[in-house]
Amino acid sequence: MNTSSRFAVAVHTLAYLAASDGQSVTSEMVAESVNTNAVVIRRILGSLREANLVASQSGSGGGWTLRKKPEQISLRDIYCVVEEEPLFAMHHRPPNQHCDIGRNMQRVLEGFFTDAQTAMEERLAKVSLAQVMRAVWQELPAGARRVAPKNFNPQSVERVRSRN
Amino acid sequence: MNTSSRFAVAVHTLAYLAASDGQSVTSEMVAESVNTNAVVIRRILGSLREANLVASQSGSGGGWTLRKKPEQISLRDIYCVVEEEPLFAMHHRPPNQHCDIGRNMQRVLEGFFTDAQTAMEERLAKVSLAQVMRAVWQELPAGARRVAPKNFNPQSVERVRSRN
DNA sequence: CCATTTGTAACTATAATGGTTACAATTAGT
DNA sequence: ACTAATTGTAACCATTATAGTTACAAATGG
Repeated sequence: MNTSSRFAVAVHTLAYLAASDGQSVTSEMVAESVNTNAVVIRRILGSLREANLVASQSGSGGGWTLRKKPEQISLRDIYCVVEEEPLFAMHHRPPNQHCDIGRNMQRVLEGFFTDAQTAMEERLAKVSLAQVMRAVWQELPAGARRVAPKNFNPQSVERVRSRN
Repeated sequence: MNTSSRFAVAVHTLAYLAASDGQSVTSEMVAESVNTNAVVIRRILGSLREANLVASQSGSGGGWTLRKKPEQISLRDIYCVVEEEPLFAMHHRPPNQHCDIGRNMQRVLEGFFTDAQTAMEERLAKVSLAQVMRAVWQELPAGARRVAPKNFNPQSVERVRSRN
């Protein structure tokens, strides 16, 4: 259905920022983790900044930081930033207004579609970025497992792996 | 987000069949109500037939009919026929497997994404095509039906009207 | 035999997406 | 003041999904 990966990339990006625990990270560093171009990351971070979820600092030594604690950012917050269109699209052309079905269908569908999207968003609202982080750490092999690390250093990835 | 209108068109199409109450209708008739090309309708009806929701009859006098009662078809059934891809797409390229975040992100996201999609589908499952029909008739002034056959779903329609 | 209709392939136009390059503006360090 | 690093953003391209369109074979009923 949907081919946009922006939601996945946005969560990934914010997880990276959360793992850096206050230290600013560059779009280049995030892009390396996501495996894409830094401009793609900057575009998404730009949207997240408009929503006050992150802050940016231009110039040398600049980068990006979270503006809220991971507990205070829900997947719904993230979703709403990067996916603005409704989940279900209506007919591309307006249906035949001279037909009883055609004339009323979109109004009727809109209600049911909104209900379904709301149910989805309410499920997303129950998951915080902090929960995502816990799940990520839980996926790490026992030797490298860390719960809520104080100083996640992206450059220490190789060090972590060599501990296995 | 999603630009596919297949779900809306599929519901519209089945509503048209339901309104015809057993009399077969042609893809051309549905296309006129939806305001699109008959081939688009045939493609969607073809998928719905694979799911045993409709039956087709080739040749002169042929057309399409419902194979289940509107009470027995849910919006979720319809959705699952025409939208096979998961609601939320993952990264287009695999993330960096040498990064703790990148290595685990997709596995973690998959769980949360599935939960959200399930919540959406469970909401759709609570709505039947019969409910859609009632909502459509409700949008009409009493006695102004143009497409509805003489004997469509008498009980539910009258019940809805008498509630007003 | 003919008109109607499904079934399906092939092609096109449009739009969304993400990847890429380029470059101005900003900032810190020296 | 100069340089390097970084954001911010515009412009362009390639890929993909969608649905609209044409065309035509196969099936069917009268």
